[in-house]
Amino acid sequence: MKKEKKTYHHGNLAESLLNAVDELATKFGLEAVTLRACAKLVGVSPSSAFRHFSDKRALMTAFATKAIHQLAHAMALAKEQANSNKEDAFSAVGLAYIEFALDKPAFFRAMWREETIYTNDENYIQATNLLSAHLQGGFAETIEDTDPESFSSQELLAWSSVHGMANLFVDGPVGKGETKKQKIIMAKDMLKVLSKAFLQ
Amino acid sequence: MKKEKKTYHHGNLAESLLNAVDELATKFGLEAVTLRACAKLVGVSPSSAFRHFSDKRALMTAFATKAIHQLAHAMALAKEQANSNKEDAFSAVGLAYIEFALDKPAFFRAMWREETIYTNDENYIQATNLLSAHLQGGFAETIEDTDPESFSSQELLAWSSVHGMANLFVDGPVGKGETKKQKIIMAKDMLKVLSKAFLQ
DNA sequence: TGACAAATGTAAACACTGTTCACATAATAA
DNA sequence: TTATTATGTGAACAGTGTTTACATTTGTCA
Repeated sequence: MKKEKKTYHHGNLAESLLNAVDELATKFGLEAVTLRACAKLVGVSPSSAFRHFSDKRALMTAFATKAIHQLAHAMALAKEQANSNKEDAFSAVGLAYIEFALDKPAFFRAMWREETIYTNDENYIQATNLLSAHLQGGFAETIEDTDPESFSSQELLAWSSVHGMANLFVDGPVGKGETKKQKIIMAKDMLKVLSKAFLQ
Repeated sequence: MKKEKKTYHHGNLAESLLNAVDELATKFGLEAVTLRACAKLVGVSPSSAFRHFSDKRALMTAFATKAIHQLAHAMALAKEQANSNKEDAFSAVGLAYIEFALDKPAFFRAMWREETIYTNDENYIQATNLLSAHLQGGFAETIEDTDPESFSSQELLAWSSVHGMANLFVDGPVGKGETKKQKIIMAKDMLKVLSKAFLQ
């Protein structure tokens, strides 16, 4: 889709660098993502990255922001699908959250690294706000939401449990030997129990 | 100035290095923990570390293992205290989990870094097993535990929610502007809702 | 005791890393 | 056109983990 003539100016280096982060992270893990490796992958000198990102941290922040948007999108899709199938939207959204972590562990890790990204970056904060809005959107049918601005105890429990299981799968000792299918079943079972807390 | 009795051999360098990791992590964050800085803090050459740890990763694994034991200890203490006060052991253990993350965020982060530690290290695995045993111990009075080996859906929900909230506090957007006291209240409220799911 | 092997610490190198800076080149505005 | 701005480069710098040959201490056994 894009022309690949090697000009002195790359054209859209910022986005290409983000794609390089994507590729390296999925292939070799977050820890293997290095500024120089990204530059090499794009076919550009290492120092050129600094024309578009003030820092490596800024680059990782942009990547994290992108990842959050992807997750939010996956959740929105899951909710839509559940609604049209007249299924439980809450469980569908929660499951999408966990499934994203299973499918793209490096992306999921990148999103939540206070020490590696600028968590007070404007775009990043905006993305997390969008994400929590999607979460509340998924909960809306199940949980009575009085205040759309802050999280209720129920909503906090829902987010925590889903976020927690995702983390336990990705970076914890839970479900270590098991297949993805089995982990999905574990998630579904947990969500089922969770629903009980909301029904009364 | 007087001569410090610097012996050529340090004595217990391995443990001293772990203490250095501790100090640097709490003072400047996990990302600031560097092998050379640890060596300098102990007053020893960088290469000496490799006589006791094969890797930086091995050092961080030992640190993570130590941190997990600390967390397990805090949970055991909380349970004991709750029992002698005839209070809810489950909530106490869960709260201890979250409070540990709030008090020692760098330690909590270090425990769950698949890419930075050797998660199949024997001692590390043993520590996580101990931790999950303590979790189940805390749940025992509240949750009907049929199989002590594997986790039931209820137990998984309990661990996930507590682990999730801890992570959302430490590395996520939740409770960002709030004090520790407020966060503890949020945790207690969540645990209260959670109990409902178990009382049926 | 003395000799010698095993542990443990060191200095110097190595290939990496992020980052800066003076400079080169291209795109745009005048 | 020319001047200005944006973007990419190459060479350097300090800092990183790690290895290597060597130095020092400790422990063992004659």
